[in-house]
Amino acid sequence: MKLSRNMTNVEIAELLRAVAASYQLKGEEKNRFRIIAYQRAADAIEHASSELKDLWDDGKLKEVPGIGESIASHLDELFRTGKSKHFEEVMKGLPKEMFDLMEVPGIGAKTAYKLVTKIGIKSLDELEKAGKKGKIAELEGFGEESQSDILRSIEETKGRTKRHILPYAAANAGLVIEWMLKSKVVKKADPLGSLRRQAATVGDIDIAVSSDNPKEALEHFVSYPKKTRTLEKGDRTASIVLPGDVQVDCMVQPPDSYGALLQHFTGSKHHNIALREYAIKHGMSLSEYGIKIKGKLNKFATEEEFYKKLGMDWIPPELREDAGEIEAALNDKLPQLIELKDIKGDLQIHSDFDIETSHDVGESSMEEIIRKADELDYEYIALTEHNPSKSKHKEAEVIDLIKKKKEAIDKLNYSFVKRECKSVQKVFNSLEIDILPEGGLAIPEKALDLLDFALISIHSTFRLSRDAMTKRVLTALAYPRVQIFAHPTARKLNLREGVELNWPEILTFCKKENKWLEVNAEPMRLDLPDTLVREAVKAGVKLTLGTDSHSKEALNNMMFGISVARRGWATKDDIVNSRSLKEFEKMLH
DNA sequence: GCCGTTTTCGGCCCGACTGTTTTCAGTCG
Repeated sequence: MKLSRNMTNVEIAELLRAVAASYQLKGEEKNRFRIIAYQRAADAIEHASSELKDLWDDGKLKEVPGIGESIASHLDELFRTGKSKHFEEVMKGLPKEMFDLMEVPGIGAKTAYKLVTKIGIKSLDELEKAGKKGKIAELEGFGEESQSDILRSIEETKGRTKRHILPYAAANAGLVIEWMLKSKVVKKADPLGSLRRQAATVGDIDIAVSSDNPKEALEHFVSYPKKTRTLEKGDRTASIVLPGDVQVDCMVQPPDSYGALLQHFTGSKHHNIALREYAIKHGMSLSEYGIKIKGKLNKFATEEEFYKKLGMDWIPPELREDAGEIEAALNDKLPQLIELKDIKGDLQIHSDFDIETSHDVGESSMEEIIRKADELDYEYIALTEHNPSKSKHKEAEVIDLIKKKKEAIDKLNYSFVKRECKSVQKVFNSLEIDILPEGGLAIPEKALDLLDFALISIHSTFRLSRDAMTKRVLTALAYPRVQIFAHPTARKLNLREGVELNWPEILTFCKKENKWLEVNAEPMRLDLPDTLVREAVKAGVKLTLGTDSHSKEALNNMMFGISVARRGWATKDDIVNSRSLKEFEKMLH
């Protein structure tokens, strides 16, 4: 691993894990908790909402939970000089190849160390070759089984698909749950883990099952017709793999302790750790079986009873990230989270109305979209096609095209909407306008007056320094008719990182100037990300939900935007388009 | 090494599964 001044969060997390592994190999008892501390810091850095380097710039390193005096000072040295005496010292003498091997599931620090030092493995390729020649099995403490496990893990690592987007995981989980409920011994089945917490991406799919006959329930589970193979099967849990390398884990408990099971495997890991630390201080010990008090196990059929026993309100799964939810639950201060039924309109939709844009156009007509919105009981929608292409048109042509669209919408509002809709009362004329690299807009300023309000977003020049990018966005946001900053980080899940922005500055500006940030519900975007939604909510900045639909069916994606908003602690009050048409229009002016 | 509703010292989550072991170590979630 090459240390440098410009290491990303992912790289730094990797570095700290390598340091933790090094401490682990030194095997000194006093290092036990130091190892955990480094691993916790690595986790926290990986999940941080800003780049660590930026936090360091602002002197905020120690605000990351898990980074204290010591790690902060080492990171400070790293960011100043590109080196770290301490980290390098700790890892000294250990073969750097071992850290590559640790990427293979099932290979931890000790196994990796043995493989490198005892048979001289230098890379994953060599490990694979050694395994195929049977060399791993000959090693003390290894055998045929562990050798073939390693080989299979390498194979899977190679073709590893990244984390699954939420709808994909939800659909797969739905099918497995349907299958489980066909068994007579299965009373209930629910999703667990990051899926139940509605995270933007899901790794493995976890399923909870309530049954008095765990053995038979698991037999039924591993006989799921679509599985490609069984990874493991014990008395209480089993794992299978589905086509596309989707791993599904199943956990079974009898109905009287199903609540504890749900709680335990919903996580997150950090939530559970914090919850157990709290429990210990109050003489209780938590596990997936229940709550032990003075050695006696109390069982819980529901999660509500489980949390009640701890003296707190039931915490919605979306909030379980150890981000203040436990304290809130203890003090009756949990937020009343936004729900899908609160939404009164969709604020980003692309129709097939042709205004000669250079970006992608929608598939459905304005009428089709309005009908769909009416089915969803919306009171209003905004049609937000991309701006006409700048390079192919003169300014006057752009204005003409936008005028044409305005006329079409006016006409729909006067006739179609009044005549055909039971709930939709208004279609807003809007656009999703590119922010040019220098902060200007891709349409002439005069054209803005034709719009009810405008969305702006970044579709090019994603790599700018944080300061330049922040200035770019603030310049564009300052136009009076510009109301919403759409998919603000421009990330694409599994494809593209978000842009770098000075968030405190953006939030301060939005709050002061009454600009809104979009929570884009398109499953590949989910942007703002949940952690930044939380920051926005804290700062009192208003948010909008939009599906970014390019077809009428995509209007159904609103539920995923709701998940993100809920994970960011957003209430009805924070979401502008939970307002009735009348109130919404008031907020526009 | 981190951190504060018992604390600035003295704690630090809990258990399943697997493989190679005859009682446990390593890894994972």
